[in-house]
Amino acid sequence: MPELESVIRKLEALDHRITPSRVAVIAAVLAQSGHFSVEDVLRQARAVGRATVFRTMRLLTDLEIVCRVLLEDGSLHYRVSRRGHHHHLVCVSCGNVQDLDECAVAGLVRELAAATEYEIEGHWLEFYGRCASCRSSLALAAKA
Amino acid sequence: MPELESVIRKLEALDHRITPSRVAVIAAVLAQSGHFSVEDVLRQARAVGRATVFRTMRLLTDLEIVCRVLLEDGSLHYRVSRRGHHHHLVCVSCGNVQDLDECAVAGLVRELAAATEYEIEGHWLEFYGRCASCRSSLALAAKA
DNA sequence: ATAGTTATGATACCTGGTATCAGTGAGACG
DNA sequence: CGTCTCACTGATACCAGGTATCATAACTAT
Repeated sequence: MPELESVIRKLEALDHRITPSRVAVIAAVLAQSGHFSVEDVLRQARAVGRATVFRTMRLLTDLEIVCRVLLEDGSLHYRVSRRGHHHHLVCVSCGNVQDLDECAVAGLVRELAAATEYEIEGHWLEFYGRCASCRSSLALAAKA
Repeated sequence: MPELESVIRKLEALDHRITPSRVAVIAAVLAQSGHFSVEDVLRQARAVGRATVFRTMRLLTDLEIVCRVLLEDGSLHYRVSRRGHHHHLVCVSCGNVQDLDECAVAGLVRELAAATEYEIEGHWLEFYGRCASCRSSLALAAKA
């Protein structure tokens, strides 16, 4: 989990100004556990203007400090990120997110490019399921 | 491309009422080429209430008459659908969509389930790239 | 200290989507 | 053909995510 300090140093290194608003938003983001919506950040950084929160979220996304998590219904959430390109496995019951380190479709992308004459630049891939603990509590509930 | 008539028969068969509003929305949807936003449908079916348009879009999605297309920025569009489960390859330049018939991650899903103890229920997969014709016009523009 | 640029935040707006709820009309049944 | 009922409608208000505008504030290099 990155520290506030290290994120700030990263911004400085890229010639972004360190302002109280930005620090507040970053602190709010780092305080989240799991994935969260912009609304969560807005609530936790009430003093900061709406537009600034969105601007900072975009900045953090561009710097790969957070990544976007696509939920099953198409809504976007965010998540503090530790890696470069990766995918997610989201538990639809408890919301827990498992990071999948390797990009599983790199080979596929090459095949597709050859088959379609597209130059493939990116992709979205997210998996949804039910984690082991949610499955067992479901089984218990069914028995009762 | 399904015809208005056949969509209506499909609704009837599933005990949904055929109303002028629904017919108007379905006609507007079938008139779209490529992928489109709900806004496009709202514009083309102005007489129909906003809520009804959304309700009908959900109905059509549930019946797999349209499918959702996830754009690179996370926004959802719709597209008249001819198949069951499939994925898309979207040209980021002209917006053209190529349907990918086979689900490329079915094998992956099995591997993942074994590795993570999740019961995997679904996934999102979309590819983005540049189609052959957009690539060649880009090359021409660069030369000029 | 100050200049120059970047960031802010209030506000208004856009898009997608849902909740509510009184009113209407499709279509089944007689 | 009438009528009953339930599914459907649409106005409205709301929520969430996100952008545009623009006058004002403030960071930081000099």
